[in-house]
Amino acid sequence: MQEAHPRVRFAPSPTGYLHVGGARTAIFNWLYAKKNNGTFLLRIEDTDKQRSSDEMTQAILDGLTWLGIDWEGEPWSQSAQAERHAQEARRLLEEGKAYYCYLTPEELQQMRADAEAKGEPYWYGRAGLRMPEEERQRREREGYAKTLRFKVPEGETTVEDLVHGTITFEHKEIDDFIVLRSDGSPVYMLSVVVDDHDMGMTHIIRGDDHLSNTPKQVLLYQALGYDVPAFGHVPLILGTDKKRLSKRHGATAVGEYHERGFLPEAVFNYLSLLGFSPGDDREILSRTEMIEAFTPDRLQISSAVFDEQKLLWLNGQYLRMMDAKQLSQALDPFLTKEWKQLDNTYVKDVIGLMSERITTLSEFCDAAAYFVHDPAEYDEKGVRKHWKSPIVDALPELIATLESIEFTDEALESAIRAHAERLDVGAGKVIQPLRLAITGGTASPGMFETMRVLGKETCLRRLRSALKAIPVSDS
RNA sequence: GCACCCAUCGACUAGAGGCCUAGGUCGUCACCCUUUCACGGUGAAAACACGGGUUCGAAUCCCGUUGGGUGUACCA
Repeated sequence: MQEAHPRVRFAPSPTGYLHVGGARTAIFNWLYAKKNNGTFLLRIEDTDKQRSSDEMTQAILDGLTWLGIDWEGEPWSQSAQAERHAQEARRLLEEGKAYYCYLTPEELQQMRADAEAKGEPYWYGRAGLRMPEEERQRREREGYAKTLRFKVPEGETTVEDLVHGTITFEHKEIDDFIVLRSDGSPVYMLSVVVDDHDMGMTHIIRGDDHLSNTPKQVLLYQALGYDVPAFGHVPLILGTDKKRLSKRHGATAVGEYHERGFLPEAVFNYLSLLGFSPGDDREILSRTEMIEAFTPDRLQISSAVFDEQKLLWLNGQYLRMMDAKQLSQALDPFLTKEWKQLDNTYVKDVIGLMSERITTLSEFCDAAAYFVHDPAEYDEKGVRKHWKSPIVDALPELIATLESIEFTDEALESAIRAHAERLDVGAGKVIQPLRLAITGGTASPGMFETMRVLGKETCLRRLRSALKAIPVSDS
């Protein structure tokens, strides 16, 4: 029954932007829901009021939307459920599954310090219950702050993890943990469990960092009389130094990739394949194909290094798969003011020439700068290599010819090739100086197309000023 | 420290005992295409962490070592 319509969620805490690791977790959950005809929900874990903010919540929502991940209904707010969580905690107390601990933070800290001094591991070990009854009562009378701790039962808990398989934890390794703080607020461990139950979650797919805490949560599910959902723990994303991916590794926020001109499809594709593989040799999969291919048992169990090189490549692939219209639409937000003022057809022509020469949208304006400005300077190495007599000496002659022809690819090509032939040199010998004069550099799209798009007037003007500006050297 | 997780080319991965002379992709290198740059094409170098078992046979199963990760909070 559960299998038919699974309910899954992504539960970020709004203490930062949408991290690529979080995005990937969201993607896996989303894929699982789509694949199995289930429901994907969002929950904002905003119980840490100090570090949470509405801006961050919005940024996370924006990031998900950008990636094309949609969720059902309004995002669930964890903090809004605090009273409900506390209620459930009190139920644990009534049922004898939790107890009040009157130890002060100072006393706890002392225990820690003592343990460390003796070189022993710190262990709370039900200290709150070991306190003599009269002392407990005295502290209660005197209004000592008290926390509610979960009484971890004896035994062991086995988790059937969707990606890791069977894992057993012995309860003697688990300390009695706090479920209600001394101010009465619920602690994360409790909140997740109650929320996931209330939201009807059937599968919890989340980061590996929650694996060790899973038995505590399972114990809570059982103590509260809830059905225990299925768990799947996906490995974390690492930086190039194999350490957990963080800001110092470069861009980690999804929004940064957006700004840097990556396409959402490419990022989605890349992230999906980081820790998952369809099992065949496909590297480029559409959303639909990804949904079709997705199954948690093909999820990787070891962590993966985030490799921007491959993302870059994928982005280039997606860029080249777009037609002119799609590309110019995607490019639009990345165009500078001067580009936006240009004639639409002209910009489209330029995009057509540049599309396979860029890998991110943000590169475009710089890479195509000479389509807007006459070169202000000329590539030094290019000058040394290509600006020589007798080719350059013969340029005025070529200019004269160009003046009389129509700027089509064909006409330009035959004029320039004929000119080269007259000089008895390969066409490249003529084309390189032309490129230098017209673009200022040594790399550009095909020269005939470039000149056609630039137009006769611009080309001739640039040729004439190059002739004046660059001194000719003998070969 | 203790507990848990993990370990195939530099990176992402395929591999569920013989199909492995370990496959694909990114990156790297070479060559081809070519007016340059890119794209594209062809090819090359490049890995089963180590040590023991189990088995006729192990990248695949078991144990240990080493290495990495996570958890162990009145953070989430």
